[in-house]
Amino acid sequence: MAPSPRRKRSAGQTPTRGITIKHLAAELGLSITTISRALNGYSDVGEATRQKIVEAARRAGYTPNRNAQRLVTQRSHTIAWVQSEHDAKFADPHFVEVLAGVLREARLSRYDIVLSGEPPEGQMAAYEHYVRDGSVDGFIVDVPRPDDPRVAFLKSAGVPFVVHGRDGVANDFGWVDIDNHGVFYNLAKLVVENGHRKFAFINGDEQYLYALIRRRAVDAAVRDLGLPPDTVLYFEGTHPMGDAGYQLTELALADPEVTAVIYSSILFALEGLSAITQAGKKPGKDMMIASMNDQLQYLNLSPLEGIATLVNSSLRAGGRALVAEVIRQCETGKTGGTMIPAFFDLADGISAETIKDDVLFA
Amino acid sequence: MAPSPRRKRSAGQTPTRGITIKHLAAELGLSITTISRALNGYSDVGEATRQKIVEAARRAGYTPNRNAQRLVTQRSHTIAWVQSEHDAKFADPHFVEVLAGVLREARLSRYDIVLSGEPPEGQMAAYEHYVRDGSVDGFIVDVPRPDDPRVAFLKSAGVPFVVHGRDGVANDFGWVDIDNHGVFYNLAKLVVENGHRKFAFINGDEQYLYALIRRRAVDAAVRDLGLPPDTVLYFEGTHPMGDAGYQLTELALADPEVTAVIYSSILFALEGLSAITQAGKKPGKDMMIASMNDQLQYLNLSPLEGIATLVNSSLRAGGRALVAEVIRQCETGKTGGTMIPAFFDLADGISAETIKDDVLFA
DNA sequence: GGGCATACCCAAAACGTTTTGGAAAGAGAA
DNA sequence: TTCTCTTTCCAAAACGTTTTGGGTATGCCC
Repeated sequence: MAPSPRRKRSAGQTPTRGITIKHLAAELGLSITTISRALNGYSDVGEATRQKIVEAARRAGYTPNRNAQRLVTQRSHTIAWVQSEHDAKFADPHFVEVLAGVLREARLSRYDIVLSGEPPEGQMAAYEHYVRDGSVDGFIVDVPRPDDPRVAFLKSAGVPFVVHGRDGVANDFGWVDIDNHGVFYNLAKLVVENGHRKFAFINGDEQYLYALIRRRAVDAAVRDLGLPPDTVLYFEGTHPMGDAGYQLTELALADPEVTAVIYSSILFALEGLSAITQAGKKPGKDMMIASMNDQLQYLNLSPLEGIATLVNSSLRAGGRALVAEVIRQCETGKTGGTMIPAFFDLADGISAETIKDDVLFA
Repeated sequence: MAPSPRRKRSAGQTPTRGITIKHLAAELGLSITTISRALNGYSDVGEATRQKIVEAARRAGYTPNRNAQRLVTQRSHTIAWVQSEHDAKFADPHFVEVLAGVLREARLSRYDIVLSGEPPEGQMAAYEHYVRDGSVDGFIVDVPRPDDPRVAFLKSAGVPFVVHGRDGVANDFGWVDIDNHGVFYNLAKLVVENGHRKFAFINGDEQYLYALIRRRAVDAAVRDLGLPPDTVLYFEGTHPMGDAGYQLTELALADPEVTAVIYSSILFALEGLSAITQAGKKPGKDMMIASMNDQLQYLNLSPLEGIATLVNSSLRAGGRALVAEVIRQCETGKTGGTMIPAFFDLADGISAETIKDDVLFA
């Protein structure tokens, strides 16, 4: 153990102490109780005094010390979002899109977001620490895996949290999600109903729940339609950036019987488009294309226009719903789920008679 | 004013009070002073008792209440990064790259980052609020404009902050930057020295300082080399995503005398490459290409390999340096600047005799 | 034995709020 | 007058730490 001084190494700079509620009270000849209650909108302070107080506070530029408030109210008005510190994570436009929504909603609700990146082995410790040191009111958990330990821990800790994506079975916690099963079940059905007997499904990383659910949905559709399991060729793209979309499409096209591709991400689809063209096929004619579209900003979708069937859903709206839900838990104690809608946008020449509207648009 | 209740609407959930230093003191029959000092590594507590205390704390899962610490120490160990809430901002891979570095360094230094997005009109208010309510120790300010009001405010407030990018003149505050002037001055010189008499410069948004400096640098180089001002055609791409790189390159190629293009961002360069090819020119042969390369993750640079001169610099390292600097200010009171190195990587056939090594690699 | 370090420990103050449990004054009602 | 409500205010406690300014042994030296 390092030889520790009796007096700790002094910090280099004296924190500038601002104006406190005490100063205000002294200036106005009132008690700090009255100042506090006036500023917090209680009814037991006369209208005239309230005016005076509010005015004086404004003039003095008084802002209640947040740390004192946090200590006494046991509320931080802060929510934590612990990321896995992996290159892939931050470079992923899907993440950034959620982030934009999260920050937007947090600002509107006057909550702070503390964002942190932790390597896999440090993640659980980070959660535990945040829970115990009282610095945050709740958590956002994204892209959960099956039996995610973060969910288990937060549940047992009894602290507010919301998960972006549901667990398959019981969801006795807050969640925000799209109908992954419904969307991909119907996408597969759509492909088959439009005459395709062999198609590829380029999925995301199946160690994550959303991808697993999508795969099961496609499986189920094929089964329900009475087709053999080898109707669909599965591919797994671990990261939407890079050239996975191109490479996997090339692989899929190696099977001459394949006449359609379903993409789990619009980024895959955009790359796949070049692969299809490169292979000498006409996208949308020789090869049906269908893809999830998370409405990522600044993406040029015109190459897919009319020739790909897209399922549009706003990841940004998901981000907003995430913080709305966790705040709701903090303030009302009730936990709930939010379903983000998804809208089918059929390509030219694609028919969808047997798919009901309420499925297409939810 | 809303009719306020005598008693405020009760929050729905009772905060779970954890184990405190008092419990520990009671359990061990020691004073809270001793517990505190033992855990904080002071020398005036006996080794035997320290062992007991540390062990008991571990067993009980005790973590000091962060809010109490913040109140009493007047330090939050938190730094704020206020973003302009603009779609373009979050979708920009450059931002994400810096973010990755920021979060990494924050984790290693055990600081929290609170990230927030504010619309232009709310920005200054956000800074003021954070300064006054004591919830953060310092600030990160990125992509400053000339005479940035955020810098002026933070300077006058006397609070630690670091700017990503320097002001042209006096830099009496913490900063992290690359040698924008040096890099682009030498890039222009390189182009001219390799025989080009007319070239295009596709810059970033010149309302920002970094782009302004780059423009001035190219200007200065051309002037110093005794060439007429119309030697260089200036273009401004306001956002690196989308197709600005393509469009602007097309515009540049409209002038048949142009034989080289300098890009302010690798994203422009990648797009410009297609435009050049599309125009029937051979990139690297008929058209010299030079570009800043911020080493964005998951970008396929192979199309540029050998045919483009790149200036490599790590934005991620910049992010790390940002939080390192602001923490240094918080803890030592000293402010300083950090220069992030940039390395020239010459394309095949490009010579750089007159450009000295110490310029190329700093 | 007295004086003096040194090693170990602690009570109390402080940080800046919110909340609790009233008190004082005035207005009506009896 | 006296009693009971309102209205308006306040003193003090509490939140959970860190820090200040000591105190009490113990050992050593003379």
